[in-house]
Amino acid sequence: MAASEAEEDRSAQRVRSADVAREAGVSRATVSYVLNNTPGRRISDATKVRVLATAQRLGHVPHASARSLRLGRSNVVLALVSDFTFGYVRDQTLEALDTAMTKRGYVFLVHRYSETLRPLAELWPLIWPDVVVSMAGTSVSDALSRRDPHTKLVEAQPLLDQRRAGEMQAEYLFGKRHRRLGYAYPTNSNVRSIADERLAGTRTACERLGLRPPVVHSIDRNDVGSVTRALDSWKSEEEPITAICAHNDEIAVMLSMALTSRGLRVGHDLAVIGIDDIPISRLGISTVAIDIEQSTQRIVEHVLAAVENRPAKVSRRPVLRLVARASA
Amino acid sequence: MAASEAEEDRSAQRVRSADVAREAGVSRATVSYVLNNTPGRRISDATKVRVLATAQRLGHVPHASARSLRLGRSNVVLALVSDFTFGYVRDQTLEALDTAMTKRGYVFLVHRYSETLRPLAELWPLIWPDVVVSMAGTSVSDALSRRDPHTKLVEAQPLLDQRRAGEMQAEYLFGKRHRRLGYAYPTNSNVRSIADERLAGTRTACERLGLRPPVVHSIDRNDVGSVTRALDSWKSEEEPITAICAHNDEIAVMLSMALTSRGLRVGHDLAVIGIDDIPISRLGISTVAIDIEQSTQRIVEHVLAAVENRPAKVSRRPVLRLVARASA
DNA sequence: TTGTACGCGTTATCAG
DNA sequence: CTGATAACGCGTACAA
Repeated sequence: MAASEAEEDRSAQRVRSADVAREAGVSRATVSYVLNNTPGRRISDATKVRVLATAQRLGHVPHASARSLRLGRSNVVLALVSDFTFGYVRDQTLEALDTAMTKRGYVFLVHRYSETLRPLAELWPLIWPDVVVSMAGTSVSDALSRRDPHTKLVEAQPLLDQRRAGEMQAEYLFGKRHRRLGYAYPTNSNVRSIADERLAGTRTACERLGLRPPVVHSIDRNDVGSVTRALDSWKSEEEPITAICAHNDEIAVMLSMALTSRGLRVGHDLAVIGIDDIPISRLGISTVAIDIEQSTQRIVEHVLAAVENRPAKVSRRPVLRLVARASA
Repeated sequence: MAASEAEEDRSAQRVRSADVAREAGVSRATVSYVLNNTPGRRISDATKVRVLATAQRLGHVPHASARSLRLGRSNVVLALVSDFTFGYVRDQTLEALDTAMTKRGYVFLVHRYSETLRPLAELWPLIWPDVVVSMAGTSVSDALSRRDPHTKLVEAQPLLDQRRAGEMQAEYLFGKRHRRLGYAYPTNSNVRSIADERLAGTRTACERLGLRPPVVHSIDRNDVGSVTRALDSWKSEEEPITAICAHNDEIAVMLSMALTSRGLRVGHDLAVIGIDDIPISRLGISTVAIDIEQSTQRIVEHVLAAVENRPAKVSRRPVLRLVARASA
């Protein structure tokens, strides 16, 4: 009974490198050398093949914690987000990163980072990631860089010129003879820094074009009432507002739907332009498209560069492109 | 020089429990007992306070890998997703889970699981999670349960009656005098199992109500052409289709926007009903609302039960509710 | 309360 | 040149 139970336990147990070593008739050190292809170590092909085959057969997978304990790093790439509410663009980016890093043997993990919930100082020793990709937009860098010089940090946000996107919106509407603009700003605090950059861009462009600053109203993506109120406010301006720059396509779509439900037509009664070029916007929303291929590739390159301890190749091919549709 | 460098390295170094022990004038064992509040161990209050204060002062955070290596578990709750394209409901669920588990000292991590990219068998020893929450909808359970009896698995999907949601759509439209239904089915393979359940529900209801089966067309969320084509196909049916059950609100919104861009009116020229009650649908899309509070709470309870090794309290309060708006 | 063995993979040092 | 021995990383828990 006891024997059988022990037997069962053993079979359910993980396979250690010692098991492989015993089975292959070599030492644990040799197993390690073979499995890691340790540079500066020459192992005869015969042993190498035998060890690999044995490991394969037994289904040995090195215990990450043990490895991490010894090496001081974890083979983990940690993506920090401030929010699980990913937008289309972020989805694509995460997916591309995940695929790229997984292919190179890293484990890609996403963690919602909130300083109040769990400070970086605590999160750190729990993971010891090799690379951190911050998509939080907050200033993770300060807290991070002095914590562990070994860890690389990649800030995703600055890799895209958010300010320029905001400018392009205003410039386009100006070209369409709009002279008084509204701005739909998101309440979601997790995107504040991106939102502020985009708005700053629009403001800059307005100033340069001799327009008055845009009339800003906040849109809460979880409260359609905020859309209604914003539309009312814009309509009640003395000098008529004829076009809205939306923080992103999602908000632009909300505006469009709200207009429709009032019996108004977007692009006719009020012009709207978004940013991102999410799929649904192709149903008639003008937007500043972000070249997903490019922007994604740019981030992947930065992360790989961090991993490989080399400077990133900076590509400067344009990533933003204006797409005119029926809404403006 | 060398001394100063070493000094710096040491300050950047992590603080080990041994450091705390030395500083507090106790043994490492005692530090461990105090920090973990080990049951069955009585440590004098004086030492307890001293150790805690010292740990606090030095900023000691136990090394997770070492702990995990010793304990065989990792304090990690791993959420498996098949896709970073989270919908509103999943966002909320992840957020609630994250908050709940973090408060209890767990680290909540999200990982995109793809058997082809990295098989479970490999993923496993890399993390050794305490609990796995599968939101992938795939049959993770089989591969998982026999791998490590120690690990708990919670399948999120069965906790919601997807089939019933599909039924409710059809029943509602039937009540609105619609007798021939279309169905907008998502192409995204990552939601297939949910999609199939919802569709099955609609089919069941149609049969029970004496309706012909719904005319199914696929919608690719990344290809608006698929929406156009679906609308054309439904229109070209001999017996006219007057209402569409959409797999979810996102697709319902796409249908609505496509109708608008054709100069048609949703709810007038074609009825549409979705599922989820995402914020934007409140701008006029009828839907089967999912009670986020309830469904989220349900999953959290299951995960906590798994963690605490107790059966989950099953709440049977209804989670689905029909919301009638202008679109149907 | 303390000393110490243990979990498991890595690598410097040593032997053949 | 090939392979083995043993110490190490750090927190935990049993025996003393």
